[in-house]
Amino acid sequence: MLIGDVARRSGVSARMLRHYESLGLVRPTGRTGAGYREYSGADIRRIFHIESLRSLGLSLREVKRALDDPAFRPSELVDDLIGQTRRRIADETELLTRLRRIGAADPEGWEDVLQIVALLHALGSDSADRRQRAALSSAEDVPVEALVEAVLTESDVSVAGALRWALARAGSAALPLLAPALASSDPAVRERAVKSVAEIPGPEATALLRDAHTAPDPVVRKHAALALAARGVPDPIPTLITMILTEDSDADAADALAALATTPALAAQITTTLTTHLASPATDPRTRQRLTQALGDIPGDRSTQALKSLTTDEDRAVALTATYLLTLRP
Amino acid sequence: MLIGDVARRSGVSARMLRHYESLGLVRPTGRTGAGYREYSGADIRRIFHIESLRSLGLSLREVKRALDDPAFRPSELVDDLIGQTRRRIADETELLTRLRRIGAADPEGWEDVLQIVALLHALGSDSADRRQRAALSSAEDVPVEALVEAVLTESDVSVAGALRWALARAGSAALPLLAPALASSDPAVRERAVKSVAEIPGPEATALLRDAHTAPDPVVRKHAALALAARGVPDPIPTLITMILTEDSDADAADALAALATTPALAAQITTTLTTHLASPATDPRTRQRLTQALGDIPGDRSTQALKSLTTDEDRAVALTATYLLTLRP
DNA sequence: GCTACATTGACGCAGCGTAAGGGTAG
DNA sequence: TCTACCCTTACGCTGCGTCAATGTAG
Repeated sequence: MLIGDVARRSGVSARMLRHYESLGLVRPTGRTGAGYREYSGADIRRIFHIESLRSLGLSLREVKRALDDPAFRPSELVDDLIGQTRRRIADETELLTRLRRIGAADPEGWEDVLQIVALLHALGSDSADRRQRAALSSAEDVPVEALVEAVLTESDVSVAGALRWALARAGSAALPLLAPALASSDPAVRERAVKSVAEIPGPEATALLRDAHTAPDPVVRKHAALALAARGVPDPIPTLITMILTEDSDADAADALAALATTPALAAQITTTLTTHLASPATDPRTRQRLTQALGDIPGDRSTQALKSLTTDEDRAVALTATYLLTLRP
Repeated sequence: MLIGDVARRSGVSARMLRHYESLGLVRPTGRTGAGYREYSGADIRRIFHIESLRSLGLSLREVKRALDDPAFRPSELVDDLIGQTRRRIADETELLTRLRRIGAADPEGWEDVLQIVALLHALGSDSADRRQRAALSSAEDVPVEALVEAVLTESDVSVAGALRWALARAGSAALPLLAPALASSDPAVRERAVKSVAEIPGPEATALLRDAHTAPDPVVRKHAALALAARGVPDPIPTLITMILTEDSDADAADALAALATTPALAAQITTTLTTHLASPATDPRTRQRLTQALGDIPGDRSTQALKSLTTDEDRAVALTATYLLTLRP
């Protein structure tokens, strides 16, 4: 069979058949008197073999090595190819998400594209400094998806703060992306998620925080409680008091309770709970100290009365603290 | 800034910076007395822009076009890039599954690999003929995953038959792969799946058919019922009778009932049900004909008696059929 | 004069397409 | 003679690395 026939049959161009020959991959069995290449059945089969291996991603050089060495073990090479292919897919997938984010930002001109690319790049940078600057300048140019991804993986506290600030400015659009992260299997991600939600203003964020406040993770509950209290939602009062009892961010919890206590009814409720715990014999001295401190932040006659009776407390430290706190009262 | 500094700062090699210049992409603002390239801040920014666009997958030529044309609309190009990337991912993913299948077959040498590749290729061919031959010769060389995929997408009836045959020879290994296809969103896939399971021997296949027999898709139930009956499982008797009532593959259903009725107890049960439907005034004449035909296939005195009483049926056609069927009885 | 840079020019890599300039079979 | 093949040789594409031969700044 002449080269043209072979090309048509095999789908390999005549050019490539000659190229294969120059590489020593297929040598046609014979030549006609005029010097035309003549391919035998075995040659054709060889060509199909080459094409098969090429279709698996082997280079011509690798094909040659593989076919020439009869003792070649294919399995490890196949494993290798699988690994390479996986890596390429991962790379391409990452490129795709970048492209989609750029597309989602609907850039006006190349300026926009370049800026977004630069910011996305900087957000993924190894340098905390660079990430920080990117976060601070990312406000409206970077799609929220990218910000969310960044904020959920950022371990540097100040960069994370900047990212949360940027995210907060983007508004409630980030909430649907943050919601699933609240239930992430990684506790650090859960915490980053709830801290991000906490900084986003608006009723949607508040609603999501209410959900978070019922989460199984105590860290998530804690942050949700603090944020809800800051928004004037009274639900997390028990959580906040527990935080004081367990000495877990008790100062923040006391502040949050104080913020809620600007509403007189809530102040009364909080005071009652605190005094109940103070009166309980199960409460240890240091905890009673913290409860007294918290009581000091609660306005109203009720808490003033409570402090007054604490001035004669058996525990000298508690009594002194109560006395001092009363001097700060109007 | 000289070229070496720029290279270190930007991560672009000096070689490439010169190459960019030769392509007209970046022209350093000036030259020193000795002819050294001097890059300005604007040049550096330009280089970063180039790298940004390149990171999105643009070729140098495309980068040049994009940056040179100030009226360039990026959005469609981004869409284009997204499309290209998706296609590459799809191609790579397909390659990956092929490689994994080859790896799963754990080939001894290149011969094995080549054969599997050839068969996989032929199974994906456009020519039904080629697919047919591949299916027939695929018996043990092709991994079941590939056969399952092929059988679930094959629309040519004879190729599909060959593939089911090949799959049946592979045994129950295909069942875990066929099971999810029974609940596919594509009704054609569901039917192909149940027909494939039907041809696989063994108790595992039977168990899966029992599941299929409770599926919401009536087509799936039908095929499962026929296959179960052929395996001597009596559960699908009601389904089979419904098939006769609704004229849905009623001949096959009658055959299946006849197969079950070799067990006397089942024969009695089937006869009772059939005669009940025959006696019902809600049953239309053509359906009574089919029921009578089905009754003829059921052995035993009970059905003989039923046929005898049908010989005096008000419906002449039914009476004649019953009379004729009785002549075939021993 | 040594060192660390810079310059231009060119080759090579992989995997082909394409074309030039010629011969050959029917 | 025309057409449809075949032959070899060679250039071009992309995105670089690398080497050579030479100059220069300190």
